[in-house]
Amino acid sequence: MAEVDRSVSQTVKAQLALRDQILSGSLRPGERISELQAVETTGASRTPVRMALVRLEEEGLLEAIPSGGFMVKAFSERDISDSIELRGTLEGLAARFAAERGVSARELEPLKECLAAIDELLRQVPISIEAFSSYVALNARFHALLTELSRSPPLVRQIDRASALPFASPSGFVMAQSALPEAQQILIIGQEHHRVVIDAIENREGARAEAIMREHARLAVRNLRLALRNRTHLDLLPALALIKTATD
Amino acid sequence: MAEVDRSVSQTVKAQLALRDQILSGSLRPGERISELQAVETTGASRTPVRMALVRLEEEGLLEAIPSGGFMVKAFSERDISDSIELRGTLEGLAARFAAERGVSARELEPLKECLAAIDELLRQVPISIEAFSSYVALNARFHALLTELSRSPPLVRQIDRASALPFASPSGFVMAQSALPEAQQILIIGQEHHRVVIDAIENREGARAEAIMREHARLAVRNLRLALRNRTHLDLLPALALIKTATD
DNA sequence: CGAATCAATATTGTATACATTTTATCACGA
DNA sequence: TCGTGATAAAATGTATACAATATTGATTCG
Repeated sequence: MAEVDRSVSQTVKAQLALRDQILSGSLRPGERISELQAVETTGASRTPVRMALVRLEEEGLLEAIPSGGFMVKAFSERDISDSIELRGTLEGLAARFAAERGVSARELEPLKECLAAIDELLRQVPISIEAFSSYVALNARFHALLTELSRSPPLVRQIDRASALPFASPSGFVMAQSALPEAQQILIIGQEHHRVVIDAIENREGARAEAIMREHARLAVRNLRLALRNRTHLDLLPALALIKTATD
Repeated sequence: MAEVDRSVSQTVKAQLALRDQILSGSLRPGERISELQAVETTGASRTPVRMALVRLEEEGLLEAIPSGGFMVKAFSERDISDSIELRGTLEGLAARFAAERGVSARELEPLKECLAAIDELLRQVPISIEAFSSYVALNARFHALLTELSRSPPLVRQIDRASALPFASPSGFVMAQSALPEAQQILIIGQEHHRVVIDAIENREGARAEAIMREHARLAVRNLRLALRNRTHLDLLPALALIKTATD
């Protein structure tokens, strides 16, 4: 038998490999995933592969076929924009909880560091691909930290689950790569939202904190729509394969 | 080998059996679930049991132990009230989508039937246990139908996931069984909310539809708090075992 | 020529054996 | 007495064999 990597479990290995295949477009939406094939491509045996498939189904990337097995789920453009709005709604709740329940200055520090780091990146005009890549990571970190401030494990969990689709979606990447004039402007507006939400939480203004996160999500939706109207570089983005060609 | 029920898959059978054990309190929060033991109690073999465990973990009832295996998750009172508010927030979004996207009279019909049926039940003063049981079913149906009106599969999916905890929680049952004077009053207020949300959707008032569903959730939270202050009949409600005794 | 049926094949569902890791127990020594 | 270490038991992680089901293709009949 082939060498096995003992550092991570076979189940996790299979899950990561399969998710990669889905997000990279090796497996097309609607396509049935054969366990045997998955066993060959992931190197794990059938049991961990099956566990990975169940997890990916729960994650929302796969869909169970009634007669047995799984297929790659297909998403419409609206499915993705709804998911973004959904996530924004939950993040709004998290921001409100944070504001209402109170947050110490010490807890806000990492958020502010993120903010400053993003400011630094956005000073570049136009922003480079490398800088944009850093931006994506920092932005994700900011949102994760903000979510944690809610001190609500169930909410954190839900937001994590709700993030699968928005993150698999290509909105930000497309914007950057298509080098639209709007791209940088949208990032700057988003950063302003970040600044406001921190201010609202500091001043314990729950309603304002919530409202700005929902606005933030609506910005992301507009971002996605704009990106999809300018599909120049879309084939560079395999994640987009998730989007059904014939959308509603 | 023992007889096997071929009408449902072993995986589903195991999942249902285990969920029953958790919700009925046979398995206490924090307790490790032994696969071998689960195999004995469910009648399925280890493979389907493991799949069921993974599903229940994703469902939020179990927690993975780092060193391996799963344990029953414990929830604080605040975890549950947060989950109720979270669900209300998502239902608010669903109601807003429904209002904004438009709903035909034909689609609203089953909702109105639910409404009328609940009205009929609430005419009893005080409400009987049997009637209350019907109420619970009708109420769940109303919420499910309302969710569907959003025409957003990702949102419907998220709401389903967010419902696990609120439904496992004992709020309504405790209220009814403890026969508090407030119990019936709360049901009546809730019914009023149902009426308002339908009206708002019919008139395409998204903001109002959303607001009322969030208020509806806050009512449920007050209901839960009230119930937990009057723990007279709590031991009748095994689902409550989910709540940690030492809450924050 | 098309549709239906049956057989062959492939794939999933289930069970179990094996390997590895974790955990409990006990003995020994400080 | 308490802590530490080794050993044994138990539990999980993994792999694979077997059973049942679904799918495909070919053949035959209308």
